[in-house]
Amino acid sequence: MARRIPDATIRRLPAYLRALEAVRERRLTSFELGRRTGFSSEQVRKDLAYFGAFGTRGVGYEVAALEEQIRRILGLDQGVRAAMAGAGHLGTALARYARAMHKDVSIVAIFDNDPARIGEEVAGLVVESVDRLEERVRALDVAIGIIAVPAQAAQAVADRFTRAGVRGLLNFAPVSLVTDARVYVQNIDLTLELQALAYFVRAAETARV
Amino acid sequence: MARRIPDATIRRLPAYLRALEAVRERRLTSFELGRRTGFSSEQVRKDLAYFGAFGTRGVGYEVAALEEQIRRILGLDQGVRAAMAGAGHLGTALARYARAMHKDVSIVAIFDNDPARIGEEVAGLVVESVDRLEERVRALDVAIGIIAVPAQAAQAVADRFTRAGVRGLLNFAPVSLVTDARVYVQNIDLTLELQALAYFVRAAETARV
DNA sequence: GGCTGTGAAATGATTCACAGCG
DNA sequence: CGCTGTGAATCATTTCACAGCC
Repeated sequence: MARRIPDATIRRLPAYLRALEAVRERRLTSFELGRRTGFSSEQVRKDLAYFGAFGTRGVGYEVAALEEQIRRILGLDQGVRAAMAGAGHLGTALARYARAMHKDVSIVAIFDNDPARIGEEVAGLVVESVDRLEERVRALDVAIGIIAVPAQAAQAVADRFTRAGVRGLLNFAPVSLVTDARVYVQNIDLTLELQALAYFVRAAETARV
Repeated sequence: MARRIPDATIRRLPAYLRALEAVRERRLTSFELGRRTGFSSEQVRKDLAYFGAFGTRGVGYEVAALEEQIRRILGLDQGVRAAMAGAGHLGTALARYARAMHKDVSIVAIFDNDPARIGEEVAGLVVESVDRLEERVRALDVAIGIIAVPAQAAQAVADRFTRAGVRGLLNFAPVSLVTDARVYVQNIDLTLELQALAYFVRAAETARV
């Protein structure tokens, strides 16, 4: 243990966390956690062992302690703040959903450039003008920017977020953003996923024959 | 070449495709394609070499030929058909967006269970009752189901899609679906992404100090 | 000369297999 | 006995380095 935690492990931790939240029992085994998340039990054990999580041999893991541990590793116990750019269908859906789901990462502001939308309420937040993005992001100490604006506006919004000092961007716009290396960018792109899926679907079909 | 194409390569192909569509020149180098997609030039060359794409040494790749080649590999030249479950904000945003972006994968139907939405038009499609999902999916020969319904409804919708014979599912609901092994499932989960991002953002911060 | 194609090396992630402990 | 923790083995992916061709 005490080694550097692999990225692949980090990406699985949120899934473990969600599965744990749904568990009613006080303890569970790596096998059970694997079943609920779709990973193998060895994978689960190895992941948890990275941060010295101590299960009990012959018994399993304490659900509550494990949850807290994962929250701490991910930094969710610190209260991470995010802001949404775009109050159209996508931004609205994402904002509502994120606010309903959990308070670990909280959306604290939402911006749009359409005067008709500014001032409206979305998911308990008042839509603000994108012109005030930098100012508000700084004031609210936002760490993560979520981009849910049309493709042609995405780069400009990314620049604003970057200038305002966010450390990470979650980009739903179908463009590859150019950013400062210090900003961690995660892209989520429906089109690219659909196209890759098209391949795997066909590959499965031909392999089966 | 002629080896099995790695999954990691397949996942990069759609990004190459999009970058190529934006290129005005007749040819481009692996270096340039890498710059536009964020991958290294060796990576690009290795990926393209898997399917025997022949660039010209000293010159580069023919844009049009490469595009066609990638489309064929991904199976996009066959016309892949998808259906959307959920006509709320998320389903509406995704449907509009996918229909606007490209005809390689086409969304041919959209379903909802809310009587108020059934019959309305979204992205040029009439919203149909989810009760008719199986029937319509079969009739339209849909290969991929997209799930944009609330978490509690997602599994039931996945079951319907599976029964109707889709080969792949793109799931935006925050649950891990249980499915037949023959159905390829790709999850896109805002919450999990945000939580992983929270870690990387903090990790970058502490590493920098 | 410049850029592709590709073996070989390095790195990273997963799976195996089993020792160790409650 | 059952289940965790972990080295060792395997497998996958990326990076290096350079020969080969236009």
